[in-house]
Amino acid sequence: MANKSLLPTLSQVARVAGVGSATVSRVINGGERVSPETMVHVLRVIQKLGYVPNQAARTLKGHRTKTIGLVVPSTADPFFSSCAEVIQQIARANGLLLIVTATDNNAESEVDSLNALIRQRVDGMIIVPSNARSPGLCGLLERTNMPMVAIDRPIRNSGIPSVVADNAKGAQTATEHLIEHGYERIVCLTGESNLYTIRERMNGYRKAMEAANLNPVFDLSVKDYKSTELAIKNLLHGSKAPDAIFATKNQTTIYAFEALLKFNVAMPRTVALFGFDDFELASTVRPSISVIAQPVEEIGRRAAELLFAQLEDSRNEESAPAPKNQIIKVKTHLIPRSSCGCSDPLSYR
Amino acid sequence: MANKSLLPTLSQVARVAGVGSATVSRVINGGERVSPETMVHVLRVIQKLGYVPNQAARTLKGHRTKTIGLVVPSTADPFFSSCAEVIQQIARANGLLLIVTATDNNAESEVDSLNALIRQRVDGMIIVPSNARSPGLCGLLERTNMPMVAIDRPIRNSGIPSVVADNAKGAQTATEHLIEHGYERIVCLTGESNLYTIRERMNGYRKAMEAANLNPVFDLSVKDYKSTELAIKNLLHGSKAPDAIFATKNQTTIYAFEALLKFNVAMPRTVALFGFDDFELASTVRPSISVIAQPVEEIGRRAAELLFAQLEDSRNEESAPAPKNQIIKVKTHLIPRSSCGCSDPLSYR
DNA sequence: CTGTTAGCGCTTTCAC
DNA sequence: GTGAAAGCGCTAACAG
Repeated sequence: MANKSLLPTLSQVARVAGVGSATVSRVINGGERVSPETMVHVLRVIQKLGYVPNQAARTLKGHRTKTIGLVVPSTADPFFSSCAEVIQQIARANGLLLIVTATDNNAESEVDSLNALIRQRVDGMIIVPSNARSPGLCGLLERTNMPMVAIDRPIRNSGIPSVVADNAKGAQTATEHLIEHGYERIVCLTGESNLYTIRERMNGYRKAMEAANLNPVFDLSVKDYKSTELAIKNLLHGSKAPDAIFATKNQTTIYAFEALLKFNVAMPRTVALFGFDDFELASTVRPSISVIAQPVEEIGRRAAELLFAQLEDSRNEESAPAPKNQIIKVKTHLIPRSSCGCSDPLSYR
Repeated sequence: MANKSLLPTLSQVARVAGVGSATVSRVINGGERVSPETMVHVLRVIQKLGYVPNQAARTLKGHRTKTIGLVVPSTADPFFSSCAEVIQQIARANGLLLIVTATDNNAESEVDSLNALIRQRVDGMIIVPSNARSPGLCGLLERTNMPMVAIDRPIRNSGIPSVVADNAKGAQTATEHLIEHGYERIVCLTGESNLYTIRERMNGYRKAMEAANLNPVFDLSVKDYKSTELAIKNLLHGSKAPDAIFATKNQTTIYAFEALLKFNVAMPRTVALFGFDDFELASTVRPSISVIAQPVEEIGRRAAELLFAQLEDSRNEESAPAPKNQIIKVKTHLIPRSSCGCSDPLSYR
């Protein structure tokens, strides 16, 4: 048999239709300079044979692949899967195929993913770098001018534009909000303090605390539910038990919430809770959880825009390389619910 | 410049290394029949030039692309993104690239997705068919022998193996459980009753009700939160208000829960709630929500296994086409929590 | 062990 | 409007 899945080739179509292969090519590319009759006839043959162009052959001719890559830590994480969803939609609307790969925040799989995408000759990529100066990434950047945009976390000194939430500002706002409520012993609960986003949020928290002459207290021991429960138990039994907890990410907020529930700690009366990142049931649990929300849709959209701009540039014969060093910070916003002490008569749907 | 992203080609590597292109090819394919010195030398040049093989050229030579496709309704849905995560891991472990596309349960985008994947010449695909006899899909199946596996929903009369949860059995078990609790006016709340999974769950519910000589009552009006709230309001104010609600999917369960909370209906005292599909916070909300859980990991794994088996087959010169018509039903399991009337002292973490 | 060479399926001049 | 023909980067014989 001719080829592995019996898919007909362009020249087979040409032969059956009794035309030259160039004509078929013109037809599948929009039909410029093809007579209407030929067009119709060829289309019919294509239909009958079930012909689907071979992307590999097109790519080989040196043209763009109409494919972009998205590299995220995990596709199961709600934040990243929402980003992926948004980007997928934009890509499709622009006739691009999106290939998503996951890194688990692991520099090694990141390199693997990157290479897989380069082998595919994607036209560009959007990436959540595992590390601010990701070794594999930087090495790669030196030898290619692949259009690229970072999201969620910037890549330093790379000339790669990035779109991130204003994490520090968001965390600061959250902390200030807690302070306004009158809480004084606010602890910042977190894990993965090596990640850019987490560090920024810690900074924002610290800034607000210091500005209020309060003592910032960090507990960096969060890894999973168990460690969170332990951390909270220790905090509650410590000499200066906190009256509020600021959790730096989604999952941490949930773990903390569950632990507080388990220990029968009244929220917000005994301990208030404030989270970073909104999640579907934050408004449904009791008490509902106040959070800083990131504009996921906007992040995805702006990243896509930046990438498309680069794609344009590289098409226009390396003309103006466009201002690239920009790092766009998008605004977060505070969603007051019950866990911080705000009553929220309106927020419930 | 030679090619769009300045990526060197195999023959450039060969020239720089002072060897023939075949040698470079052998090196990047494992180095069979290449002297250690040549090997090392070529690898060094590859490294220096930052050479990455062009997948398109390889594909064009007619070999497998080492790429598989996954077509799901949405990548934001927790159930499907979990499946995607599992499959992604398995694919990577087997050196395959996974391309995920979304259909929004829309037959048209399904055809688009399918075509995009075929253009990429994926070696095979795993698909959640938008429709049991998806027109685009069936047409496509007639003219290709693309290795394929369906998950979540089977494709009828197609010879395509599928891996689905035993939805009917699960729903039946859930309903029986409610009946054992003594509930008698159990209504099945749902939307999208055209989907295979939903219909199966409705059937299971009906079967259990009829076996107990109870009257099955369906409310198919669920579309979004608003419609759910309305449905519940009507049910509560109806002549025979239900004493239990069986929700046929994740999102419906959540909406129902929120509406019941809003109306201050005591769960499970006044109305019990039981959902199909587990979700992260089902155990955290109060009352915690009892559900039927699907073995996501198993579904992903078995689908991958089935696909790999087909990939093997098609490599071994179309030998034994393997028994294909199978439809594997995996067991669901019941997670008793509070919303059905079970107290769950142990389940809370 | 290594180099030469003929395409894979397509796009794209360039004539007609 | 249309066809012939030259590659794109790579692999797989086939010689050496």
